[in-house]
Amino acid sequence: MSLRIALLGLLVESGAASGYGLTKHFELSAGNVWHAKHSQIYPELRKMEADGAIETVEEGARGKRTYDVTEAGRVELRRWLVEHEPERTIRNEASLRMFLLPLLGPEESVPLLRAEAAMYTTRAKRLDEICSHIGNDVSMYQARMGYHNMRAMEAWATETADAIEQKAAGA
Amino acid sequence: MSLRIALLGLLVESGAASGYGLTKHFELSAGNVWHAKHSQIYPELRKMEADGAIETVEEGARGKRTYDVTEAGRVELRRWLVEHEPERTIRNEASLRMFLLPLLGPEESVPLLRAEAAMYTTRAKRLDEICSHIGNDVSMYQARMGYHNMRAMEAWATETADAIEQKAAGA
DNA sequence: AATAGCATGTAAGAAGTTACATGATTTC
DNA sequence: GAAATCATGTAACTTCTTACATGCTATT
Repeated sequence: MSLRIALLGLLVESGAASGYGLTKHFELSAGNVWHAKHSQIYPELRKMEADGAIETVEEGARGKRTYDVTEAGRVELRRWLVEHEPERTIRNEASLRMFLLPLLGPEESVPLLRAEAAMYTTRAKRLDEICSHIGNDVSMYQARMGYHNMRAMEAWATETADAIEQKAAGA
Repeated sequence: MSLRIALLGLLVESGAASGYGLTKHFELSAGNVWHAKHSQIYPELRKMEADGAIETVEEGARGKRTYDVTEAGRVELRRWLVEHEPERTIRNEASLRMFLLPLLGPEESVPLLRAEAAMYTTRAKRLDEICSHIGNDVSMYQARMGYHNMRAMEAWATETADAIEQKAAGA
């Protein structure tokens, strides 16, 4: 369901797009909340077209298909956003790793936490940079979400590395 | 792989535990980074025992089995934490919904964003409360990660609701 | 002429969900 | 004695990943 909703949302936001374009969109902005590869996206789009949530608006060279949301698709998306109680479950391998890192000794965990903090700083800066050049409101809000999340992990990794270091120095 | 690592990590952290106990542990602390249900956990534990990452240390009433990590399991976990480059992909249905919410009109999106912000405030406070009563360092760092993440989403939802409101007032 | 990017697809297998199934123990 | 919690398991299904497969177009 989530993949279907994500695709509907991206199509509403960007207007008509191909499976390839939607795959790219996932890699960039939407990647902070959902993830999908082309091998999952192409069949899903076919299925969505089959039950009327999207339609082919153009067929180009080399089998290229441009899809757009139908009225039924818009209704489905709106209903989901307004009425559906989302699952509060998360799967994030990078965060799982951070979560478990304090199980290692200070000599190993502190440098790894600092490295992660630096990575999150870089990502936050990149997103901030992107935000300042975005014309579109919705895209800006979306990039800001990523920004807040990066800053949160950066702050946590730094705070935790500091705490582990202090503890190790005191012991 | 991630489920296996999560289970190894939780066992190292808490000491020997049953499938039931690990399922509970997922619902509480680990739920901020990974998710698994008992129907996935029980077979996974059997598989991990079969290849020597964990072992049964006690068999109790009604088929209860208590597992603990083996030395091989510890080595596997450490290697993964130190050497494995984690996938930077996220799947979070609640965030996907937030991400798409600005596609709705201000009358619909603003109240929904405010409601989410309030929910994140509640969760952040609960985690903060939990932190102040935790004796164990590792558990505290873990709860703090959840805390930072909740505050980030709270800040984003508030900021976005404000921006949408201002924009609507100006137009 | 080679490389990178555009563009789509499928098959096999792994991971995860839903639903069914069972039964003891503790708390109200 | 009813309800909640402890405790484990499996089967069918859906979702997601990995790997293979193809071929055009633009750039260097």
